Amino acid sequence: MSRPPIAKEKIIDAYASMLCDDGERAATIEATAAKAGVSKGGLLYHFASKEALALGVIEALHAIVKQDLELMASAPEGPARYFVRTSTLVGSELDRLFLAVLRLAQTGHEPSIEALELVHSSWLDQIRTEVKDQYAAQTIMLIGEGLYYQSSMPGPWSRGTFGKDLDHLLDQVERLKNGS
Amino acid sequence: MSRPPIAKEKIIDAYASMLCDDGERAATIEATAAKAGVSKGGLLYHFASKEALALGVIEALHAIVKQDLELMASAPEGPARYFVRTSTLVGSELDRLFLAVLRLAQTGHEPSIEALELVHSSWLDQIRTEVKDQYAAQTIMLIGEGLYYQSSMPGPWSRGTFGKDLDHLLDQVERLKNGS
DNA sequence: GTCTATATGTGGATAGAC
DNA sequence: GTCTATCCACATATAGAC
Repeated sequence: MSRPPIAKEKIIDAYASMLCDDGERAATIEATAAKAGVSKGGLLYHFASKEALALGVIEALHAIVKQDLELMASAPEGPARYFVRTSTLVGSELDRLFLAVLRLAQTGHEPSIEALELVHSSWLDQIRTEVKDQYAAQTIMLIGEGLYYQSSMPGPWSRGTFGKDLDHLLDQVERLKNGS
Repeated sequence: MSRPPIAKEKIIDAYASMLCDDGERAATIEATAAKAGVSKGGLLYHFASKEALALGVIEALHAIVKQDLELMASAPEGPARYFVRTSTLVGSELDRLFLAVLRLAQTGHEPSIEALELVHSSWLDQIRTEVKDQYAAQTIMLIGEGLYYQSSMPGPWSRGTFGKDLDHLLDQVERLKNGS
């Protein structure tokens, strides 16, 4: 577990990337295998079916979210600012895995839906340790999720819109935190 | 144009619904035809290809957004509140068409990406007529888009999370509008 | 562990009857 | 305008060689 085969990781990564960039339909076993540099049969040795592949991505998401929650809890700037700031970090491994599972969830894939609900709750719980007003906390979550929505889009207004405006956005968050 | 064939509307509606609920892969011509109550050949008479079907959904989105912008401009509560409030109206025709085009955009479909950029700009422009601080305006857009993100998810925390908390959310928006 | 070959199903699109 | 029948391409998954 601590040293998983390299091939498995490369396959997960390729599948997640294709889900994000091209959608669920384009993320076929064949295309994933090609991107990971293995054959179809080679992929199916590690993941016996497409469903197994999806579950592999979910597992990888949970692992990295667990790390992120620890960083979030101990962030000097506080969980809320940490959450919003890191929501703009498109292209990170967490970002890619999250969006990949989101794509699966959007097809009605139950395990993915449950995974995202769990992740959402975990983040909200962390924010509420800092932001006592539950409505302010929910609004901050919405801002972060709005950023994810934008990062899930190709095109100019998704990647980097908030690059240099991030400070201003964080000011808005500060106002929500401190306000009544 | 003012009286389009009933079949065409039913087909557009069926395709949009399937895109939202089941994703782009499940929204096949065959499944769309079945849901619309016509045969595959019957559908292909009205829309010669899947691409034509996608363009039909985009056209329908632009038509309904145009209506919405007029309502938004003349809303007594102001564009910002109107935008956030109506972002929670999952299941409306605008909502379904918007999410349908979003699904297409997420596959890299260029016409859909361009359509969403146009819609996004239109809404932001409206909000900025009321909210002069551009960062507050952007933050309000993020909240609305966070709501869309949530509404794009199946499961309990998407549909109706903000049903009775909407007033509190609108209070947060009010603070963003007036503050700074 | 990784490959090729193949069986089976399904999607997109055309042709042509009604 | 709507249908059925059909062709072709491709996706999933299995079998079995190396």
